[in-house]
Amino acid sequence: MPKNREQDVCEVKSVDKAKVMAVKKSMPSDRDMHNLSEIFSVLADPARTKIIYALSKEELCVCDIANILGNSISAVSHQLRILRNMRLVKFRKEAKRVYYSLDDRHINRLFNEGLKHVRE
Amino acid sequence: MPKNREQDVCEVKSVDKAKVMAVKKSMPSDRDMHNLSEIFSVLADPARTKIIYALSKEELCVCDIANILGNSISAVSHQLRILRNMRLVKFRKEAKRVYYSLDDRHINRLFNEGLKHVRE
DNA sequence: TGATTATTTGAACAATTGTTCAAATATAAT
DNA sequence: ATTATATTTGAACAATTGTTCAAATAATCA
Repeated sequence: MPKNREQDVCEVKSVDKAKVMAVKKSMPSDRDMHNLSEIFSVLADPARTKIIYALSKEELCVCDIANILGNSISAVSHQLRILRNMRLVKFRKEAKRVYYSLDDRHINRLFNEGLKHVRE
Repeated sequence: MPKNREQDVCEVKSVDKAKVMAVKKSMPSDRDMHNLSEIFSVLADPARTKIIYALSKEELCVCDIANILGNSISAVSHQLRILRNMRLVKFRKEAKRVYYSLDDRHINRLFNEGLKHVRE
């Protein structure tokens, strides 16, 4: 997203080297951190959190999801593509319709943990 | 972020009204959903997840946080402002330095739940 | 076959994001 | 007072996001 001209990034002097070393050492890998924020990104949009909530309750076709959210079908379909790419949802076709459902064990726990946070 | 010209949004016909009604009824409020995705947004950036992880281990000054992340001090300070505004971190001044620490019980559980997800 | 319905897709666009750079504060040391 | 150090702040900017619109598929029906 930014420019990252890789300049004066970290000629930054450490104040407490021991602490810094310890934290650096225990820090999860960049790869893990990247994946972690990626999964949180999915939940960082109200339309997507609503879709995930809805699908945690019922298997639904695109049309009914759009109806529940109050969004256009196209917008919902775009969001579903993101969820599909992240393998959070699966789908099956029935006649003209496509039915989506959750395809991830953990995502619901994440959702509920977040809701707890919101509600204090 | 978008335009939302509020057009043909939901002349969308419902296929299974019973399901749609049931899900709509149990759906958390728009306010809750907004707050929920807002808290997930905070974790949707690797720099911020790293800061949160670091502060879960140690109280740290801005300089040392920058050192741990390998980011500029300015970038870190901007991110800390976001975390401050969300009341996820608190700080105290000591001489010229400002020490930050976590100020939220739940955020760590959210982080760990997410990490579990990432690591399958 | 052609018409209808459900969904997907891609381009366009405004809004938002996260970083950099430079300048402003704040605090301590000389 | 002046200097040095630590942090914050605001403007600028490129990248990304999420929606709309129009057109493309897919599947069923007359």
